[in-house]
Amino acid sequence: MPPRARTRSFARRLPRDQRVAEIIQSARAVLRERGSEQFLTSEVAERCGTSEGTIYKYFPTKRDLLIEAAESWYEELLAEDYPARTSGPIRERLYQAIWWSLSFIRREPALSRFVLMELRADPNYPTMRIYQQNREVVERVMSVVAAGQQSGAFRSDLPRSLIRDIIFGAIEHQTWAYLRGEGDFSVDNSAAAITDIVIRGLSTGPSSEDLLSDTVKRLENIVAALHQQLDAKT
Amino acid sequence: MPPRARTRSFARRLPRDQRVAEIIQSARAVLRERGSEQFLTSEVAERCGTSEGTIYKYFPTKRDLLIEAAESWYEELLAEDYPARTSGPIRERLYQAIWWSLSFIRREPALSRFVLMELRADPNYPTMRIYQQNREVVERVMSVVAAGQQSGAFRSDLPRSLIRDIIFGAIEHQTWAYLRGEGDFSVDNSAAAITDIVIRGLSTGPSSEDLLSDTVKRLENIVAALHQQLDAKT
Amino acid sequence: MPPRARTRSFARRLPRDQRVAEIIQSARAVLRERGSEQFLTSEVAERCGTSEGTIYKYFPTKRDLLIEAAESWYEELLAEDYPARTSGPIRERLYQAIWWSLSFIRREPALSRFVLMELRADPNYPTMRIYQQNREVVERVMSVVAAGQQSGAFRSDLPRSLIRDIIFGAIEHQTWAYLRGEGDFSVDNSAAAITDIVIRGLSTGPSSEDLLSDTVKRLENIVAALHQQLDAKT
Amino acid sequence: MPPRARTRSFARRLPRDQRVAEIIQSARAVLRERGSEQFLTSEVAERCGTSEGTIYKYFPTKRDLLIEAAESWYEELLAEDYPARTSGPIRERLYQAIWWSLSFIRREPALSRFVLMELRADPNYPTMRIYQQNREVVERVMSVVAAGQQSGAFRSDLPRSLIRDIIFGAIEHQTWAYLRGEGDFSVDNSAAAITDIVIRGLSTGPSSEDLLSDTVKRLENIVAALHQQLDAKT
DNA sequence: GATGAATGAGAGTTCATTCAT
DNA sequence: GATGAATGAACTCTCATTCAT
Repeated sequence: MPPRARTRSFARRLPRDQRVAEIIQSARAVLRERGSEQFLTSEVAERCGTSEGTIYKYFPTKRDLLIEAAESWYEELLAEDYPARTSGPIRERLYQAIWWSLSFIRREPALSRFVLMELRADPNYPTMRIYQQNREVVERVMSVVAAGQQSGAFRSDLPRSLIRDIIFGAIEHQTWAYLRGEGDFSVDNSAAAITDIVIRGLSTGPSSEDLLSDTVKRLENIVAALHQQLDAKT
Repeated sequence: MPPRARTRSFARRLPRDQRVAEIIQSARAVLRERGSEQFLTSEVAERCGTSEGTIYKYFPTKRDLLIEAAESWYEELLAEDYPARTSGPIRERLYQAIWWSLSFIRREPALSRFVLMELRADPNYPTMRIYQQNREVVERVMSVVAAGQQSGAFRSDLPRSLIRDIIFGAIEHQTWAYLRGEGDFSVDNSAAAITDIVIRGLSTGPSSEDLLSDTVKRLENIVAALHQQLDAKT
Repeated sequence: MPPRARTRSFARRLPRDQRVAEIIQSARAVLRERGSEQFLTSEVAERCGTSEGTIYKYFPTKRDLLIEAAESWYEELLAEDYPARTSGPIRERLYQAIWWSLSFIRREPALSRFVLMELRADPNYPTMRIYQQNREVVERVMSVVAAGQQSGAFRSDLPRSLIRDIIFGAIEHQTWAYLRGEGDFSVDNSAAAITDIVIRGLSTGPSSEDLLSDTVKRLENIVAALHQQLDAKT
Repeated sequence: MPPRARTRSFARRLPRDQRVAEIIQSARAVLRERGSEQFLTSEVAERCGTSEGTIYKYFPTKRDLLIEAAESWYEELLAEDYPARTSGPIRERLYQAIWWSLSFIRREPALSRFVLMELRADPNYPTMRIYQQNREVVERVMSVVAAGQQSGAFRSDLPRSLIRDIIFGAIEHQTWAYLRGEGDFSVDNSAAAITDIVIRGLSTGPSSEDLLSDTVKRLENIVAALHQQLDAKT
């Protein structure tokens, strides 16, 4: 195992921002492929053709690099077009929001997992930029729920956090299973199914099991009676 | 052949099984408090007043210890009384099953997390004892769902795996949030809410949303007729 | 990995000699199969159904056990019938001795290697019983050489140690190669070839290249002259 | 991420190649003095005033270091002047080659032993650089043997491998004995003796033994004839 | 006589981080 | 600005040996 020869002796001098960007890109790639567990600073350095020293010039800590990589990723995704309707049928709007969240997480599951399972546990998570970014992702779904509740279409007797946990629990659970190789899944179908269950679960009015049609019968009877009365009148 | 005439402290001699049990207990404690990431064999040894050598006498690998700790925990919990009804109102049964799963996970969330997030990703997870144990936990809930589907009370048009992901996604999400210190949660309330949403989401019959619009149509017709009659009167 | 159950709880009580013999047998087996490098006292204990403690009752040290195992093996082999002729053609006798040594080493190469490469390097090797035993093996060959030298059949101008190194060097070299899996070898052929080269190399008289036939020519000439003289006489 | 603000001693900074060279030198020294058995990376580090970490920076494994140490040594020795004649008396050429091999091995017997007894047993020995290097050493002797065989000076009825085993067996046996402290030996004398025996052993023409019996036959015939003449006389 | 639980020194290896150049 | 040599604490795992029972 002859010590590998130096590949480059003279470094490219890059403006700070560009270098930082390159490092972050590489870090993202490494995180994606290895997971945060196997994330090695040495591999990041190798990938972007720099030295570890340079990385530490810009990032005080491996963890900081990891965080910035996650943030930059969020930033990028959040900047993409998101066709958020604020009107239209609530089902449509909810589906759209859930679909977007699902595909968001699925696009970079390793990054997602790092944020959702590790960073979120960090005591100063709430002070991080990514905390706000993540809130925004959640908000895109929860604002629809809130709208539904305000319009009276959704019940208001359940704590928001629980609704959030159900929706995002389903989304993440599905993604982790996919990550583990337990078969692929269709974002479209999953989003549709989750939306469906949530809509039914949240809809106001008596549940179908309580026979909504009863209500209708009663109303019909009343109206029929009304009818007869009117008929009798003439 | 280094060890040659030294002074050694021979602490407590315990029968094998007892020692093994102590080690597993300590391992569980360490896992609970540090998580599998920061799980050190040295700490386990210290806690139960042995040497690391002793631990390695009984467990070929740190990971094996971790796995056995998890398995013994599952075993213990699964052995507890579980009042599984196979009859009675489906809502009641589902609530009970979900409640049990929630409290199961919540009792030792770090262990849970190790099993659900790390072990589950292991290629030979399916060959582990804990795989079967975990299946049993899931089965307690899913058998109720299956019963509901068979009785016609629950819809059968959704893939089981999705239903499972929604239920356990909600359960776990809630637990991780609690783990992160995002406030406590009431197992009773959570279980009730999850049950409620799932029941509504799964119930057969037209969704209440669809029913409502139907109803509205019919009422409109009736009212329209009424209208005409009244018009005719004048 | 459930800690394996105890197989036996109550030990067989054996007379000292029998126990020692059993241990030595097991040690020999382990040495043969694993080599001295991978020789584990635990494996020895397991093989003869005792505990390591018992082994240490009889052998102060792992190395002592190893040595006794080797000695017992030598003893056994040396006790076997060895048809050592002290008369007869020297070539025959040498072949026989070399053949015996070769098959001796080849029968248990791992043990051999331990003795020849490790023990022999030990400072107190000369005080060990096996030293004498090994001398005996070497002697069986070297006594033939000595006899050859005394009878004048072999040259005496080479140091004995060198002759020994040549003969046993060839024997061992061949055996190690075989051990490494570099093909098998025929003890018969090897012994024959080594014998042949050594005989030629050691034979007295002018070497064939130095024209032995010269001598014959001279004798022939002399006899011819004698002949003529006799003829002339008649 | 443990290392955080500590005082560290930064000894000497050396260019990679130089550091590698130093490590290899130290490794060679340790191997020479302790043998591969007692070869400790910690001792290597200490000797060249570095940390073990540095060693592992350049050598992925202790074994790799060992191998490279051996290779560098071989390389060094092979690079030295070797006055290989391709003509001249075969005895001279053989002596020279054997002498060179003997002194080669004797200069660093522990390294030799590592290569010849351990590395050679490694399954991927044939893919190592040192395999080729060692072949070259053997070739220097065996090419002379081959030349002798082609010229008809040496017999061709013995397998090459056997001849090789005899020559190198003798060489190595002698060296190990020396290693064990069984007295020194003169490379010159040993080479001469080995050469002598091998030359005699390999020379073509009837062996002196066979020649002798021939001669005896012829003399017997002559004497018989003489006898008859004498008888006739009387 | 026998057991087997217990030990502990230390081996090899990893990697985030530092800082002289 | 960039490098990459250097570090060392930490970690997992091994196994000959001891000795209470």
